[in-house]
Amino acid sequence: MKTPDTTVDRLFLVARRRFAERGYAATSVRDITSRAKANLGAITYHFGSKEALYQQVLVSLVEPMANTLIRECNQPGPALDRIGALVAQYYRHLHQNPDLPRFMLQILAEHGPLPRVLAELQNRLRGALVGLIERGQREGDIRPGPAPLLAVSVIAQPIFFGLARRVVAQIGRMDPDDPAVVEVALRHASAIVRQGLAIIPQGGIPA
Amino acid sequence: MKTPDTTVDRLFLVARRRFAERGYAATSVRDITSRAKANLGAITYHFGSKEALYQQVLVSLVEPMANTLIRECNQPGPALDRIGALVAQYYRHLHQNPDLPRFMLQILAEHGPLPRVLAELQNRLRGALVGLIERGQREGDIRPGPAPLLAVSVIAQPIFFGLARRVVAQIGRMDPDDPAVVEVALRHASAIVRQGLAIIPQGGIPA
DNA sequence: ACTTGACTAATACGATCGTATGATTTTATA
DNA sequence: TATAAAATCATACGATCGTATTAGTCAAGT
Repeated sequence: MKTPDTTVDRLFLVARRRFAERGYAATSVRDITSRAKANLGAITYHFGSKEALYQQVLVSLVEPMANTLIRECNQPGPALDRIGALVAQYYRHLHQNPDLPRFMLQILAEHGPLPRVLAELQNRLRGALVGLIERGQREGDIRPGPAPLLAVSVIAQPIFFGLARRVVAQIGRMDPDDPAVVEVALRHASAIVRQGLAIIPQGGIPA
Repeated sequence: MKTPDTTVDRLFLVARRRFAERGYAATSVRDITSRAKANLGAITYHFGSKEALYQQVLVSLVEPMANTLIRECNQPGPALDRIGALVAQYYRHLHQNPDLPRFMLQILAEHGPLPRVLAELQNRLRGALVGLIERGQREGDIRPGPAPLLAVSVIAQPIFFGLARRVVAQIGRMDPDDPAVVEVALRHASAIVRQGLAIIPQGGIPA
């Protein structure tokens, strides 16, 4: 195995953390290089520019996530089960990559068009999810309604829980890193989504 | 009625839009003052500093929203109905204040403690919502589970739809400002939350 | 041993940042 | 209309920004 602590590695890791914590504009090259114990010019040298480093960090976070989820969407099985698994998977992924939720929020909060790479990933992911939901609707698993809207509802849950770690920690004297706590929250999110999307047998729930 | 176009008003409005679009750090005093057709020193003169202007914008957006929702939480009636109404109200509020969702995302994405004012509002709102959910659980309206987690699930929906306007516009050749479209999305979000939180009569939905 | 290429280091540069300053203009009050 | 207060203005200042420049270090390749 290569030495895992080259200057490039340190820059990349520190940049990911700082961009996540403070955003692109509020994170200076000097902040990153000094924390990474590298020279001021190191980012320009190794990555070309601050902007290029940011893009690289961004893609390195978003791409594997999107690919994982798209793969999950395309597996066989009842649509509702797949969506439950998808939410759980998404949740786990966000939890294993604590910087990712903040990046996703930053992306969502952005004004103007997404960077090309991200837009393409987003389209593929949305297409896969919408396709899955529509299949569920055809097969009678999932309640009727505009599939894109349902897709937004699905995605909203794990993103928010990945984010709400601070909130969860505040609330319930629970450690948001405790795997047991993670599992509880995960099961909860998955169950809420499943139930929200399902077709309820009787008309027990008025509109 | 006072003239609605003083320098202070223009600064405030432009600042709100630009902070929402680009964030605090990426929005310069010069950007705001020039767009507001005011002098460079106008922000310092009228608000004290850029930071003070930002805080003022933030509070002016978040406070009325929180108060509206807290009032909604404390009204009588079946808890599930109240939550459905709450989501609808929240959605409408976000839609009437298009800058608000981005601010909320920026707040959520922030690292470190919230500003005092916001933390207090958040606590009050969460308390009201959790209380409402717990009441619903006692009264048999709402499924069991940790109320704070359910509260996060509830809040996630309207925030995401307020945000996903861009996504919705991309997807379905719908105009996200068309009141009819708004109403459809709103009803959808409200219904999803209601169904997700409800107690399902039979065990039709496996965990 | 010498050269070459990859990397690190120190510093400088121009641009832009938020704010301060003092003059000038506008507005309001007497 | 005279005068005080409020607001606007042009400009300057020091700090910090991202990047360029140039020199120095070090390990392979020959």
